[in-house]
Amino acid sequence: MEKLSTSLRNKIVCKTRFSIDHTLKCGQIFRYFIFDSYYYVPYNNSVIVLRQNNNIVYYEVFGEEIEEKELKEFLGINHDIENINNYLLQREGKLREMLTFSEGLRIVKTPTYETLISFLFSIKNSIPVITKKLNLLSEIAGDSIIVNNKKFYTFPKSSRLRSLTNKDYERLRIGYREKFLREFVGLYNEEDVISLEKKPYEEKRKILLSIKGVGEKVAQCVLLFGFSELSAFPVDVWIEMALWNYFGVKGSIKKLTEFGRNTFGEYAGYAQEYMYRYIRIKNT
DNA sequence: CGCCAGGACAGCC
DNA sequence: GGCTGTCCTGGC
Repeated sequence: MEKLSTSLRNKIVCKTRFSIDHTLKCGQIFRYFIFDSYYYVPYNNSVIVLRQNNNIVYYEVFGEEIEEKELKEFLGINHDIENINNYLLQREGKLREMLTFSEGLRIVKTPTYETLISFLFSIKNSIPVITKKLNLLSEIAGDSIIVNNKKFYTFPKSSRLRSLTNKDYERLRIGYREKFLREFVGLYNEEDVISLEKKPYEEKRKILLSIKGVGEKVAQCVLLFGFSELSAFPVDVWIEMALWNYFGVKGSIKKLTEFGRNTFGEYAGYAQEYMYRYIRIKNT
């Protein structure tokens, strides 16, 4: 068992600070599993097994193959983090402590469709509940992949979600979020998303906000994690608290979102995640 | 038992 | 535009 890290077939040598743990545990990703310091992460039609030793990330992909370039994008390893951090510190020195606290955290890039549904589930729910519901949904409608005698499920494709039965929905028990899911699944069209990718931030935001169940916060999450719009700045209750505690700012979610984007600029999303992880851990 | 959680929305002004 | 009550479920 101890030898598995070296038996994981591939490795990435990170040139700058990277932390799988910080990256996965800061609320961007809900579905990951940890056994004996190995991280098992369902991603599209695969399960990625990861283990980190200092700046080396060992990994192996089960199921559909994933190119290293895509894996790096998924985990944010491709981001020029030193440049991003310098940019943020120059804009706002108060970030230094939070930034140091979460060194190695990266913003992930997750499939848009899955990201949107995940954050529909997040509406007024705690992370353990979101995770549980998303895992159940995957068990109901995803494909299984077995790794080391453990069974994992991929996130369901849109066609499978469209054919969910009433009984499936009863099992899910997601309350008023059900109508959001049903409507989104019915309207979803992959080509629309692909054409959206190229459009500017504000256009994407407007379209996301037109989806039922997507308000400012969820839209910012999809922009940040799904579309890699690193200037997006999701404001939840924690960020609201952080902005008040550390910056003395109060206001509506919309105003706070604007404040964050104006204050932290092009990489506001990173400032948000640093703040988020910091205040959550300091307050629990 | 009561309360509220990593929000959105309609209805109101 | 901002403010308020309501919405399902799970967990404490």
